Order: sequence, then structure tokens, then C-alpha cells
Amino acid sequence: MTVEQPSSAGLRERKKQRTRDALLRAALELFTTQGYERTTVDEIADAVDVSQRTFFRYFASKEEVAFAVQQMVEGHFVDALRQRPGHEAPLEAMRNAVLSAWDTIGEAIREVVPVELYLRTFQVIESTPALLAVHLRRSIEMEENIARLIAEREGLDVDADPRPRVAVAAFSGVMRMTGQLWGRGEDASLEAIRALTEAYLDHLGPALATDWRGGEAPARAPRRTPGAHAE
Amino acid sequence: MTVEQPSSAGLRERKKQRTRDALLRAALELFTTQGYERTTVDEIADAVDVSQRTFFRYFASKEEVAFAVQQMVEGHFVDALRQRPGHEAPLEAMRNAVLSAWDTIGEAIREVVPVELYLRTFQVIESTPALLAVHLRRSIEMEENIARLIAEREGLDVDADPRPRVAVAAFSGVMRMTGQLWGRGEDASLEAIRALTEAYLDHLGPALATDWRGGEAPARAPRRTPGAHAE
DNA sequence: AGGCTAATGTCAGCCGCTGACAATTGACAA
DNA sequence: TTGTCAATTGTCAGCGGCTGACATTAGCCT
Repeated sequence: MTVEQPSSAGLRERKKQRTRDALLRAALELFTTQGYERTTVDEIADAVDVSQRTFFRYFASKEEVAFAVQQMVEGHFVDALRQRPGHEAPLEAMRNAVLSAWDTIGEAIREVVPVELYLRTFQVIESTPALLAVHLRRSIEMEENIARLIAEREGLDVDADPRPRVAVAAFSGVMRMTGQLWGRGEDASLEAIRALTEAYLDHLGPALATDWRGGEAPARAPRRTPGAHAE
Repeated sequence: MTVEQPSSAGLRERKKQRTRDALLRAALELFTTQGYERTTVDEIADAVDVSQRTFFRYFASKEEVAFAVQQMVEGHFVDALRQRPGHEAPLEAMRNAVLSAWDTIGEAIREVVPVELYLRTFQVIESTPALLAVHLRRSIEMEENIARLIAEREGLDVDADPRPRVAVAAFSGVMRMTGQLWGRGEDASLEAIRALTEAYLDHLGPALATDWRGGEAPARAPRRTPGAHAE
């Protein structure tokens, strides 16, 4: 008899999981080496030795596979936000949620693909027009969810009070910007994006002041690797 | 002999212009009646009685034709911003630019397509995932341009001082939000979106205050047609 | 072992899009 | 006017993403 302990379920289930993982990895590997556009679905399928049709049974589109990991990461942020203590102000809570999420997200990614592969994929997303477009749409879908979450925390009605949506919109705008800058920079590490995030979020308040000429110059933003990453 | 006065240039040029206009209108008409996805490029070409290949010689993609008018509108905003007096603070200048642009944009649109057709197209864009994605990407491309413009106004270096990009990001976030809400609402008029814009921009400052519970409740946001549109 | 069902492969076909080449049609000069 | 040149268009073939339909394979369960 077989003493195999089904690590999660039946053989069928495990096989499916392995196929999905293999497709995901092969896709990201090809995307990051040849580029997204220059990679055909047939290539991905061939690399895993399944038919093209099978690829589309696991991922609804070529785009979807590119965002599989990203989707997980976003889930982490939402979870982190949900766990912020109620006394924190909206922007404070969002800020803390991102920063704390960046600290624990490495583990979660590693279970699916090498972290370094994910980082490279993110850069591909940011630099491929078609993917960037989808990325942005996904982002605003998340914005809506977060706005509702914030409204709930504050005991407000998202549709009656504009402040939750406005705050989240402003916050997400900054987040996107850091993502972009990070993608363009050279330091493709989790620490780098975390530091970048922290530094730019600190400017959200000051940037909205009416008069920029009166005050003293703000701290210079970190261009790329900010030596020791902010503690 | 023919006394035809070439309204703009040679016959060839006029013919090209007419074909382009016809394709544009036919496309938007079909998009707004059947939906974007359910409209094929062949249908558009057939409606104008040209080959599919010809369509692609005028528009690089099916998406591009959907954004033709939008592109013009964006140009207007940038022009308006360029003309704002230098003493206005960044957010003030952007705010005034949008509002003044909305006032003159009607004319410009009318020269190409019926305004009402443009408005319906905007709603199609906002409600079609594929188009929404592209719309967002185009938006952030414009953000980058505006950030540089603002930085120039203020005599700053976009890459050294984070405030221009941050302010523009926050501003654009709010703008996108109003566009979305407008698309969902029922009043598909230029006045409606102008009023919506004005109302929400007024909340940009207050929304970023740290404590939302201390202060008194803010004015209720206009859900849709806000009666008389703000002067 | 054998039946059941889920997963996969195969095939045909639509749609967006492109390159190549031929046919058409303005533009312009002789 | 006519003929030449160049721009515009049509036609055709083909690639890549994606889907429905149907046959085939392979895990599951009695």
C-alpha cells in the first residue's frame, strides 16, 4: 500500500496545483526574460508541456497570469488594514498597513515563486503599456474597497461623505507613484520599495499646503537605495 | 471649370478628413449603442464602406478611436493650465484650469462629433473594463506632464522635490473619482460633471486632516444633478 | 475491475492586427 | 488634355489571443 500522505488532498488536486504553479512560473520567467508581448501563450504552454487550451483553463487570459502574485500581495495589504486599531486616523491607518504589510509579504510570496521573480515581474508590469493599464484598473478597484473599509472604520457613509474616497484616492495616487519610481530605479529589493513608500507618504500632508514658496525646502526624496533603509 | 474653394486644402486631404470623421462617428455610434466589445472593427469599416485595413490606417487600434475625442479634451486642459497666472498656488491653478476648460470645451467637441455622443462615449469608457484600463494609463501619462508643468511654474526640479508629483497625483485621483461618479450617475451633461468636479475638489484639503471626528460634518456631496450648477 | 467524472487534448473558428503587393485615384507638370 | 508620380485603398495571407464543442485520458470510488 502507499504510505504517501496527501499533503493537502487527492492526487488530482495536487496535480492541478502543480500545473498551475508551473504555468505561473514559466509565464513569469518568460515575461521577465523576453518581455510580455514577445511571449506567446503557446510558448508558456509548451514550457510546461500542456496544450494552449489548458493554459486558458487555469488563467482567463494572458494578462491574468501576470497579476497572479500581485493579487496575493494586495490581499495582504487589505488584511493588514483591517487589523489596524480603530483609534488610528484614516491616513495613519493606511500608512501603517502598507508598511506592516511590506514586512510580512516576503514569506507569502516565497511560497509561490522566488521573490526576485516577483520583483522583476512588477517591473515588467510597470513598463509594459498593456499591463500597466490593467494594473491601474485593478488598483482603482481596490481603492473602492478600501474606501468602504475606511468609511466603516469611521462610521461614515461612503456615498454621503466624500472624504473617505478622496483620502483613499490621494493615498493611492502616492502609492502608485512610488511603485512607478521603484520600477524605474535600480534597486529591485523589497526594502527599497518599502523605504520609498515611507518617504513619499510623509509628504502627503505638506504637498497640499497652499503656499510652497514661504516654507523651507523639504527633505530631499530618496532617489534610489537610501543607504540604510529607514527604520 | 470648378469654382470649388478648397475649404482647407486639396481634395485628397479633405477626403481623408471625411473618412476619418466618418470612421470616428460610426465607431462611437456603434460603441454607445451595442457596446464596445460587441462591436467589431469590420462593422465600423462596413458602416463607412471602407476595408478593415483602411480603418487600421487611420486608427492604430480599436481602442484608439474610442479615445480620439478624449485626447482633444485633455489637450484643452493642459492649455488652460499653461495659461493660469503664475501667482496661483499649484492646486489652485489646476483647479481653475479644469473649471475654465470645462467652460470652453463644448465648442471644440462640437466640431468633431455631437457633444451628446461624446458624453455617452465617456460613459462607455468608464464602464468597459478594457477601456477603463487604457483610460487610466492615459491619465497617469498626463499626470507626469502636468507634474513637470507645475514644477516649472514653481521653479522646482520634479526629480528632486516630491511635492509636484504628489500634489498632481492627489489632484488627479480626485478628478478620476468625479469622472467615475459622473459616469455612473444619470445627468450626462457637461454642467453636471463641472459641478461635480468643483464640489469634490473643495474637499481635497479637508479630507487630509488628521482627525475627522473632532470637526463638524462637511457639506453633503452632490449625489447627481446639484440643482443650479455652481457659478 | 469497472463505471463515473474531472482534466486534458484536439479542432475549428472569431476577432484584432500586420505585412506585402496590387489596384485605384488625386496631384502636378508637360 | 494627358501622362507620370505618389498617396490611398483594397485584397490576401497569416499570427496571436481566446472560445465552444467534442473526443480522450486519467484520477476516484464502489
